[in-house]
Amino acid sequence: MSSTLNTRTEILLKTLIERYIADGQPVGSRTLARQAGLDLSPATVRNIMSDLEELGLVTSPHTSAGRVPTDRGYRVFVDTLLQVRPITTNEVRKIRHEIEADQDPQHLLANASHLLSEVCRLAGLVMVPRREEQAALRQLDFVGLTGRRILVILVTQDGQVHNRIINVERDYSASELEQAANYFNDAYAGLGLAEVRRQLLRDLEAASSDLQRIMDLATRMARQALTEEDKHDELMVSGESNLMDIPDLMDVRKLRLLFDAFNTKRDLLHLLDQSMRAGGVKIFIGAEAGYEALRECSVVTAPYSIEGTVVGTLGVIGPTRMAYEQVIPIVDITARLLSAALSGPDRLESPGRDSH
Amino acid sequence: MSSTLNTRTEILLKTLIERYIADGQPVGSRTLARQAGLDLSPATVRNIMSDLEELGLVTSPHTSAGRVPTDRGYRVFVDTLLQVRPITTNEVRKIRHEIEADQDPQHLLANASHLLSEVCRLAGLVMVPRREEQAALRQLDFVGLTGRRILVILVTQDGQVHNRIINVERDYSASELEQAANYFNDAYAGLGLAEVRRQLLRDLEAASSDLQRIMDLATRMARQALTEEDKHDELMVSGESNLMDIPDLMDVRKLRLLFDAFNTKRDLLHLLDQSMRAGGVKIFIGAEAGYEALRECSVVTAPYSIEGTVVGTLGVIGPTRMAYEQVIPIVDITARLLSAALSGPDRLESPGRDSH
DNA sequence: TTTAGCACTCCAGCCGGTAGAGTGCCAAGT
DNA sequence: ACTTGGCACTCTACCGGCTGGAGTGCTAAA
Repeated sequence: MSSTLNTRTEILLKTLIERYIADGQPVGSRTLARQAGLDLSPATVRNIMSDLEELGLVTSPHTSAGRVPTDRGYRVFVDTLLQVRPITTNEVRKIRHEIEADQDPQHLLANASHLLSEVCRLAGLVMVPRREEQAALRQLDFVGLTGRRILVILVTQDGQVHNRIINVERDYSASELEQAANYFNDAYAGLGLAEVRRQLLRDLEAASSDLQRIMDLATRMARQALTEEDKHDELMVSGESNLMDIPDLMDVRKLRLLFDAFNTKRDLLHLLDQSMRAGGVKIFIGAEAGYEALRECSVVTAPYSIEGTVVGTLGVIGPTRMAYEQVIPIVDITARLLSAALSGPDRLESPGRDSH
Repeated sequence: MSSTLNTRTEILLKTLIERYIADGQPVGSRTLARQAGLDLSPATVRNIMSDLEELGLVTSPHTSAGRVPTDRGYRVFVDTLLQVRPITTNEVRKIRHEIEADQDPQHLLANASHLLSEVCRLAGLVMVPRREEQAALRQLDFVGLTGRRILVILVTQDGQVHNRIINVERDYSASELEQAANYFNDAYAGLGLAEVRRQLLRDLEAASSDLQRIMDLATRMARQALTEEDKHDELMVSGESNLMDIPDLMDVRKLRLLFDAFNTKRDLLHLLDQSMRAGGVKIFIGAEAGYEALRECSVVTAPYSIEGTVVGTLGVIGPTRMAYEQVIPIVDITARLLSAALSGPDRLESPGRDSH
């Protein structure tokens, strides 16, 4: 249906959307005729607009206003018409400066999110890799607290720290806890968390008698710590308040919907999850994805990776009417630099081969 | 100057504010005369309103509207006229259910904040105790990462976990790290962080020769981890989007100011800090505190404590026109229950029989 | 196929009029 | 000395009508 448009029609659609992105007003035939540089009369432009409207790429807010791009119009625009602005080395330097390689991964992600929101003047998103499955266990520690509570500290290979408090039925001495941790680390360090969990179940039964007690302790503790889901904090959002400066979203009800989406996180996570599979920058426009709260909004995302394997995605969310040609390269480069930083300070550009 | 008001005047001021809080409309003399139950004619009420206006306790949006309380009016109201609604045991149960004693402290605080925002339908605030000074060190751990980075895990007596990645000049083996941690824990566990930092400086010079190497390592690592400020995350805010449903704040610019305040956190922290000193519930009304962003807002706070010593404050922020008689007891009880939960599962507090 | 012309539509802003709510003041009543 | 009814006045919010501007759709001519 929307096979290939006439080049002239394409140019008109492109300039219409550029113009609309620039000042947010419906674009009339006269303005468009002048702007496009095609030496056409307004009347001709009107005819073409009529065609575009039939195709569902533009629409008119009311009988006598100019045209405005529809979601599908934006889709064609970003897919085939848009030419991204090359990023200046200056900007790259700024981003790189903010995302230093030698930081706590948690801070690194937070910084990336904040950076995105600042540079794009929109809300920044970072989906944090859920520690499940992929990450390998590096070390486990047990720390006794008061009142039969034990703090379990779990460090994964990439330097992320998770901790959880569990309850036990009796008091344990510090040396017992240390032995348990030692046993556990000897047995399981280096394995993936999923693997650890699987083996735990097996070993719980086939325990050799002398280690029984300690091993039992360790495994039961670790199992408690591992099984409870840690979906918490999977999504970071920064610079939400930037969205309040945007005329398109001035309506409090729209804002409310958006902010609720930030808080519940579910829909956004689902969206970001989709973008993990495909490599490179991905763009979700308006109601395309089917989320009510994201009507009139677009999400630009890119996956990032550790040591070559994709572990999460980042991006920005803003009004459908955003400066894609600037936002897209920024999201792209941020994802690349973040991947580099997460993969260790040495391997800044060259893809490294890992062992572990 | 505003020494003691006539009782009749007090009643009128009280009902005026109650009425205004209830429906947000300026209150006229006729309505007030009927509502107050004093058997006065509107004309008399008008005279008294005139007096109150002179005292700066009420004001009129324009010549022919009813009266509206000023910040000073609210101040008198909450200080001397307000009678708080007693909390039902049902509510207490709900709050207690949400704030279970045996949880990770971090979750506990987050839950409290979320709870406050839900119950009051406003934004919930929790100031997290900065780990500085007060908390005692329980355990320190070093975990080697790739690329000469070391993860320092620091557990304080109350079960909070802090971690930071530091860079070192050479690679360390796992056993070296373990020795260093052991040495460190033997020497310093149980001391307050401030104390630890002080002793570190001394010990760094007077090192005995055989332990020199290891101790040197441990102290240098710990010092790096301890000195960098961890002001991060001192304030948690929940349910911000509740504020978008409030008619008083429907204006996007006001919202923008507020949300910026949430993000920068500085002013709010300063405010909450003030409330740490005084015991019990404290109320900041509108521009009283001098923060531009908080105009038309009130903050209701209460300090919470661990084992009897105050470590932080929590509360809610909302429009000046809020249901104080409900919010105040909720903030109060939440602070108490949180304190109980933080102080360990055993001492669930004997019912406070104090009335203020 | 493009263009000029024309009638038409719709929005945004402005004006004037009106109803409603509430005040301030004054003079009379208790 | 208070309290009250009465009265004139003021301000807002709302409605309807009017107007100018912008832009379209259609038609007929180039």
